[in-house]
Amino acid sequence: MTDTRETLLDTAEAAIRLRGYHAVSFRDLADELGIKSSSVHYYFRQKEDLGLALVARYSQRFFADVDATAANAETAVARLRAFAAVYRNALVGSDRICLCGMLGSESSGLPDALAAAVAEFFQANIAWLSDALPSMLPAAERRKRANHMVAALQGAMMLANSLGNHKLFDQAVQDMLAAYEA
Amino acid sequence: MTDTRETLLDTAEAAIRLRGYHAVSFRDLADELGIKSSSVHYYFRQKEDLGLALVARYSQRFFADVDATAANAETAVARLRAFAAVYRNALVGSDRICLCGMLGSESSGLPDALAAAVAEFFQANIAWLSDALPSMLPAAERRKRANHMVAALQGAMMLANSLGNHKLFDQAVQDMLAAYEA
DNA sequence: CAGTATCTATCTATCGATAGGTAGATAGAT
DNA sequence: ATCTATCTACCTATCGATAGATAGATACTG
Repeated sequence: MTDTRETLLDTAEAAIRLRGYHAVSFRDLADELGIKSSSVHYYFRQKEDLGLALVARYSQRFFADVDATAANAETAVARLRAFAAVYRNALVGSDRICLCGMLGSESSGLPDALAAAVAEFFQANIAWLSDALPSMLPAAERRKRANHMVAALQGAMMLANSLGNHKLFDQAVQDMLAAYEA
Repeated sequence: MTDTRETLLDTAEAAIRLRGYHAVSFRDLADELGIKSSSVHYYFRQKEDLGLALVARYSQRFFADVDATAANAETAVARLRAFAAVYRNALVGSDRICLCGMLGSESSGLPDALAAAVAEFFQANIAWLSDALPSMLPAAERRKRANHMVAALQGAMMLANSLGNHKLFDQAVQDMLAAYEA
């Protein structure tokens, strides 16, 4: 027997990454699971709670995935490639943009706590990349480049998705990393 | 007496760029103008019509602005700087991301025609930049770089907005153009 | 073991608010 | 008289959310 709560999170994540937070209702999710919307409220009292749980799980999985993928990476460029690969899987594996990319755009229309959780995800992205960049670079420079990488990845995801062209994302990543290649 | 239709477009654009398409209702707009929601329907039969008018006006203004700003630009880098400046004004002047950046994220949740109009805006962005890039570069290379620039600008907008840090956008633009500086 | 209390997961039924949308009246301008 | 712009009034559908019932599992108690 599958865990209803987890299935609910799966369904909500897929729906929100596709259509956005405000375009997904408790009834949508309930219908897809064959339960009633009140049962969704049993697991998540408010929509905000669902959103927070979603971002928490997404972030946790994301960094677990990143760390696993980058585990054997010994060079800076290998670490960056690993990071980008996780982004790529999110896009290509589901034909959807990043959960936090979607919520980040809608940021100002979300409950404060949810917008803050999304911002934290981005900050953690930036921190990870700052750490992964060649250590000979000054910290400020690494941070700046990390900012740009997150921006480039998120933007490329959105654009590739809107234009229905995943290759655009791959090329953007390739060029982004070209500067670090041996 | 101000044109109600235009004021309606202004209000809708501001609201959608802030909170997203599905988080903005005809009543929101009507209330802000001090009219009834049925009067909004007088100008735009369906919400989709409002969205389409919004993207059309946004796109028109955007390229008029870009062309005006780039009119005296003689070098490639000056043209690129002009293009980026128009993006910057959109962000900094209103504390909001690009209309099409928002709608592009929500793309799959929008009426098909609206999603298509947004994609067209991006294609036009890419075409403009392809043209503006140094003519010595092969067309395919120019196109690829144009893709990345649009992605980088959109991503930087979203990230800067989510993190409440406009400087992030400015630095991203500066670095993006560094490769072309004299 | 029997009985009872509690917990889990769902349901039915409903709430007030709001969504997008429509019909038809009306007042003022051309 | 017609056109323009607005209104009142309403509709159906859906929103997020709540209350209370219920059936079944689990755990405690004597």
